[in-house]
Amino acid sequence: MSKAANTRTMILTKSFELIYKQGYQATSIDNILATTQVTKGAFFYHFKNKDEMGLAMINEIIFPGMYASLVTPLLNAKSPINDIHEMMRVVLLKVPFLRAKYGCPAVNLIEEMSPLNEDFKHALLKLTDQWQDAIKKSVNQGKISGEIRADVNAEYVACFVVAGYSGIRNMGKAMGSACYNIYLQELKNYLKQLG
Amino acid sequence: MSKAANTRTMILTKSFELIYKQGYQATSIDNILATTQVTKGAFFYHFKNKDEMGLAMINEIIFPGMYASLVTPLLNAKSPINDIHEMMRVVLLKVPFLRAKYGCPAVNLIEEMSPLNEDFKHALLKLTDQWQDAIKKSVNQGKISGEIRADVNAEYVACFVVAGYSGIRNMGKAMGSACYNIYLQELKNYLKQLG
DNA sequence: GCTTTTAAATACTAATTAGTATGTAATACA
DNA sequence: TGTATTACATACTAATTAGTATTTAAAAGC
Repeated sequence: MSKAANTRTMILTKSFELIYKQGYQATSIDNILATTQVTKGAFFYHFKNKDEMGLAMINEIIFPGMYASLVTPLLNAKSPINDIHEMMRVVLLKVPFLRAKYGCPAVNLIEEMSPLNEDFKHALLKLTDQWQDAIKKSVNQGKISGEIRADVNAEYVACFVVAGYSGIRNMGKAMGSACYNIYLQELKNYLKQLG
Repeated sequence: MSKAANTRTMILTKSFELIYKQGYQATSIDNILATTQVTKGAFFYHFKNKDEMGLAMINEIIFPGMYASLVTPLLNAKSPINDIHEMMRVVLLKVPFLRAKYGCPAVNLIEEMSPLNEDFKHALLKLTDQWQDAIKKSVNQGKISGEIRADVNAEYVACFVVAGYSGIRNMGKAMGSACYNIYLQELKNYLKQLG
């Protein structure tokens, strides 16, 4: 990677860390410059303004990072009940750069920024859509294999699971990671009921 | 109500509306003053600073408003499966001052402010705690009446329901209220499985 | 090797921010 | 009726904000 590309990536990854912990609006450009040791000239050479950096961060850091944890594990799913639950367990308890007290970076940004920035909203919706789609396909696969009842609405299940994740991430911010295990238990009960 | 108490209440209710729509940090004191027609002197006479106003808004506007919709309907619950579902239906589809695109004011504030302000976090946790407690009591009541299986963990159910609400409110911000009906359908499936 | 383009450093600006200092009506109370 | 106290109004300040203008160094292309 060239030196220029390096500073660009560095700005994005450090900005991600700060924004993940503090929120987008609470993270000032000066704050980013102080922690990256990058000068203002360099920052505005690589990004037209703060929002353009934020959008790049969503597309280049958050999207691929979350996609790998949320969508990829479902792509060759064999048993939706186990696979969806296991995907959720890993995301909540195992992914190292996610911390209960800071929630989920994608969920946080939807909450904070979707009323304020249409571009952010659409970029984050893309992730949600693809995750829901992967869950839906997994459930439909389960209907074919017979693990899932034929009358189950795969799209509804996907919506419910995504909403549940988003919600438990929010709860975890105020109550800590203890609620994650509770959620996983009840998610299992919900999923079992689909069979 | 005295004139002074009137301006105080007016500041809180208008601040609530602005903060509900824009978020806490995106709502400046000047923004509040402009929409209330209250002067800066009046504002800082009633509140030591912005955060003290925010805390008063949580305790005096958000808490009682949400309590009436979330907790009160469950206090004399007869059938948890129906009552919890109906409570959720009313909250999502009927409460007039809540709009899908703005989410839930309590959920929004937990998301935005719980990492930044301990007082906000605790004030909002109080609401969550009491809501979970009401759900738990309702489920335990159902276990006595026989509507709910004896092996169901009421606390887990409460956690799962609260997380689901929080999550679907977040989804609704980006996707609109269509997902509310889907969520309600799947919530019903989850609740039925408890019996 | 010279020139052009890329990448970045420095110094500035205009707007907005929360909050203060001070002054003045209105109200309560003695 | 005089006097506190309450409830505001106005004008200011210091810090922070995103963003710009200008200069300079590094690299690439010829």
